[in-house]
Amino acid sequence: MQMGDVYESVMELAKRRGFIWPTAECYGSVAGFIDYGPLGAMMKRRIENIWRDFFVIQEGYYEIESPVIGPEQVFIASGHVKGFVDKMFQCPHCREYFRADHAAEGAGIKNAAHMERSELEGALARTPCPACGTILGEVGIFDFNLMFQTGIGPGIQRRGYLRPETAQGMFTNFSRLLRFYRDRLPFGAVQIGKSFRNEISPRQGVIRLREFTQAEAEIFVHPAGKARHPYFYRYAEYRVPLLTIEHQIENMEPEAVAMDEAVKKGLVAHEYVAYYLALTHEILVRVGLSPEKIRFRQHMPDERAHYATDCWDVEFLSERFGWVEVVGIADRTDYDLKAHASESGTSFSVFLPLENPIRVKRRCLVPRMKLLGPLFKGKAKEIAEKIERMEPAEGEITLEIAGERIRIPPELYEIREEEVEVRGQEVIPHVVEPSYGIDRMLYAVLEHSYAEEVVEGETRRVLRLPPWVSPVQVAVLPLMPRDGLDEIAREIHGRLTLKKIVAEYDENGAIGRRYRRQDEIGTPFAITVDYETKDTGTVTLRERDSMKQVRIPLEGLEDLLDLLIKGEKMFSQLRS
RNA sequence: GCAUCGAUGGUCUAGAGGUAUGACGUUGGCCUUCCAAGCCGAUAGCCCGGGUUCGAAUCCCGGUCGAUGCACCA
Repeated sequence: MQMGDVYESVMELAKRRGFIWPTAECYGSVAGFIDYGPLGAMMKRRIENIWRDFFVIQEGYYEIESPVIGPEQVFIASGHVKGFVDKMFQCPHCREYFRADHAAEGAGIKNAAHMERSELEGALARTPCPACGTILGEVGIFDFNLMFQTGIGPGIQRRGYLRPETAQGMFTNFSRLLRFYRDRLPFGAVQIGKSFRNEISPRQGVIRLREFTQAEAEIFVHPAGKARHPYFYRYAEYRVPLLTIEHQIENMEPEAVAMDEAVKKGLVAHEYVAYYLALTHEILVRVGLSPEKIRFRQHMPDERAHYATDCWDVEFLSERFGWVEVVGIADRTDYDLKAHASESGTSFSVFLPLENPIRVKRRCLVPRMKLLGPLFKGKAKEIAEKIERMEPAEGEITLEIAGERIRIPPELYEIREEEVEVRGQEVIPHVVEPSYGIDRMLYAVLEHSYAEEVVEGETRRVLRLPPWVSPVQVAVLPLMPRDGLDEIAREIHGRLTLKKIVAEYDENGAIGRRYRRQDEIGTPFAITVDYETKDTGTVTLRERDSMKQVRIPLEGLEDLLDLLIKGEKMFSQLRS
């Protein structure tokens, strides 16, 4: 097989057999959008559910669901309104579009990235166009924001954006989630849903979409507790191929490292990040990526997003696109919670009680209300509150209330020594975020599981999907569509359906042709009803990958298939 | 968004200023006792819009989508 053509073959198969196809084809499609067909939607749901098995069931991080449209403030706080833009301009001569800061720096203008718009416009006016070489002259710089903007409600509309990541939903719900988890750290919440980025020029088919599905987990941890993950032992010896910053500088191959070693050697920032590296590896292999085509690449310092400290891209190797990011694992620190705290004016911290409350002596100022009251009337209360919050000091105090300077002579307050009990501390948690691109994952699974092989002179195309990922789980085929074989097959099909097994009945065409149809969509097993079935009450069970068959009794067929589909029993263990 | 190239049934493809070839697929029937067999029949197509022309799927222009290069991808 010519490997360069794998993308074409996979996409052709995906379109023809109902996995993925371009959106609104009857109107000519739109770049950056795809539709999932019947098998694709089914497969995508299976992948999402496997992800849930890990994050919701194993980790115990409940799933939430928040709107895809968010009010402007959310994205002002997150930094996306300001930070998710590129300053761009169009050359008036050749009509090419450029990023303003890149063009300016290319022309030798220093510090262009931090210039104001007008300053940058002035600088660009004297430089030649990077494409056509003409001196640019007057160019209008405009902000291109990668977020889709919309209005909420009629009339004077409130501005809204389609979310560029699902993460903000977990952050804005922080205090409700905190209460849900009964005020304890660590806890986490996850979300699977659509996100939107108005890419300037999406290429690469399913790899860069304008609307895509993310599965994100936000795990809130005590800043001092990141070094120890409570269940780290699960993955301590789990080996993951790491491509560290050093590997990249030295141009080395990734290296399989056990997680405890990675933390000990300081390759990975702490146990929390390491834990999710390993967990991610397990998920990716489980959904059907080839282990030898996965690597974990650490972000170079200049590559990190505005919020992250240690950050890893999990990449898969595509025959067409090279190494492609499927998952990002970042320590976002307290960036997001602090940002929302300051934008919203509400608390985004956790009160953590001390096991043994401590008593501390402290001096504080106590306003003498008897004197303050008559003197300041309506302002007295506000003044008193300010005084209480001040560092104790001797002498006259100067305050500012509503722009007015007010002097408070010492006789209006007293300095008191008191012993208070400190019951705990307010902590803003740090956030560890594993973020998965579901669409890319699905494509990676398709590409890695696609195979062509020659069987008796004919090319057999087969998707070697794990049985728990295949959209159709079993094919039920009568050897001949008559002599009662079809009736038995239909009855078996019905029995499987009752067990919630996705089964397809097919009687059309030669048996070999029907096997091939199922191979192409990755159906892992086929039940064939033949003439022996009537005599012995047995059917044949064919495995997709080996094309081997065994005879098995009709009795208990559903349970056996259920085990095979879950991977709890292997086909190779079966005997006729 | 720029440049170059491309777009013909579901898929692959031939051809071409007078509406189209073949194969595969799908499907109805016959046949067929386990891996795309055979026979007969059916099926559906020139990316969209405008122009030139008696007539455009074909020529021209614009758009859309795709490939490649540039640019973009916190």
